[in-house]
Amino acid sequence: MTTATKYSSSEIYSDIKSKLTIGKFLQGSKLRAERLRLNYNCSASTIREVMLKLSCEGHLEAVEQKGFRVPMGTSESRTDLVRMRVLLEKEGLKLSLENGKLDWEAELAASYHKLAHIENVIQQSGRIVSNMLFWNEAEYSFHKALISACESKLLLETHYNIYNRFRQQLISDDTNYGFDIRNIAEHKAIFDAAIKRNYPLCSSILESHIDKDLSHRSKLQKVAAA
Amino acid sequence: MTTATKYSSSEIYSDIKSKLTIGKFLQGSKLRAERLRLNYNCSASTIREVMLKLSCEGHLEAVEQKGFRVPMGTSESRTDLVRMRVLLEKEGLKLSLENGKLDWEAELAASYHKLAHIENVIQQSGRIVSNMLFWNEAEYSFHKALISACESKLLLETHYNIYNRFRQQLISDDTNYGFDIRNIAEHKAIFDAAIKRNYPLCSSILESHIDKDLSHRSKLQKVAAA
DNA sequence: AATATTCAAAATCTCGAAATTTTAGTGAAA
DNA sequence: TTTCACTAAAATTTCGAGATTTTGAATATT
Repeated sequence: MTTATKYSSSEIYSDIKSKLTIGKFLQGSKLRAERLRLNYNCSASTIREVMLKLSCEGHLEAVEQKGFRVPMGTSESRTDLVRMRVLLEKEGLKLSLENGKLDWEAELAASYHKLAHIENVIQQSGRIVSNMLFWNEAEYSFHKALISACESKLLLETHYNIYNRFRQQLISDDTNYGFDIRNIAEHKAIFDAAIKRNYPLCSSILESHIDKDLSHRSKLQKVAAA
Repeated sequence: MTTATKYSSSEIYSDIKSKLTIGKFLQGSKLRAERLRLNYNCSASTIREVMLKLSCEGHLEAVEQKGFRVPMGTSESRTDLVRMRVLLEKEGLKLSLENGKLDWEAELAASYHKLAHIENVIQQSGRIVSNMLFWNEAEYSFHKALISACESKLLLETHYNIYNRFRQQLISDDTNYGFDIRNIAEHKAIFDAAIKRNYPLCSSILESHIDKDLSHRSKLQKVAAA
């Protein structure tokens, strides 16, 4: 028996967005408003409002009179997201290395510590799926911390959006949900270089770190095509 | 007597957005849904949908249960918009100079030609306000053309959003609606350098061109404060 | 005079149903 | 067998009203 729990507009938004970013909806699939309305026990307008917001942010594709779909990821769209993340994170890093004070270093250290801990747990236990949400949150926090002293609200907002779209497009069970054993060493190298304020080194590791999922993917595709 | 014309959702969206970007709504003022509903002869939901989209894009500020306002521009938010435009346009320009073929040059030449024509008309006639919409469109087309061969849909989409928010924040009657006599020479210099594929020169002029409104503004503020 | 409180008017948000459009399935014609 | 037209079902979008919350002015209190 299902209890008729009531969800608010923002709760529904967060829930669907999180399901999108961890790959619970298949790319290209349609999100039926009526189904969701019953699921969340709300009106059609509320669901519509949520879907419009998600499509405005690029998490869904809206076609007038034809509803909402999860965008079909292409090799081009993934490359695009990677390049955009690299552009924003490099710029944010450069500015943070210039402007960041002790508070910034402390925030970075804190987020690195959490991320390293979770990655260690995943490596030891092999339980990726059950730690997905924690890892997702921790990885974002770390990358955000790197750029958080850039003193640009706009850069941070744009990065938040692009980072989440990156996850949605690139992360799936094919890619082990974005978790890679090499991440552990890379995150440490990025953290160390950032603390040393070594921009050339830090940005170079950062770039190949973000790029990695892409090259991994195209390798997979070549294998599949062969 | 008023004829009860019917407007579609997307028409209303475009109309309000255009009014925002050319400064027809005062910064900090509230957009009353009921008033707009009567104006556009539609339902409350339709207006709400439009306002939600505009707030998602950063053209309006939404506070739950308290409606929608035109964001109050601050010196920080303007600096932020300028820096973001510079980042995106420099990157787009660099990529376009690398990738752009003859078609790109032709598109750039076409948009430059239109822009130069309109700016000439404005300079001759002094009629800025009546040419606002044309100039607005032409200036965007030119700046878009500069970066249009970057081969990044995401960069172009983000730039479109930031450019419009830049207009909304920086353009008002104080700043002569963004029109400056120096623009004519600057646009020509940017165009010439782009055709010569001279990135260092072109990006440097481009940066000071975008920055100009800001320094002009802070000069105005200093005068006002004195 | 300044601060609180009350209450009605106005505005926002949510709802469920009506209107419109798309989708899918059936059958007729080429 | 394929193509086209028609129709019924399903989905999306728009609507207007009702419920909830905010606002602001008038009154009361310190």
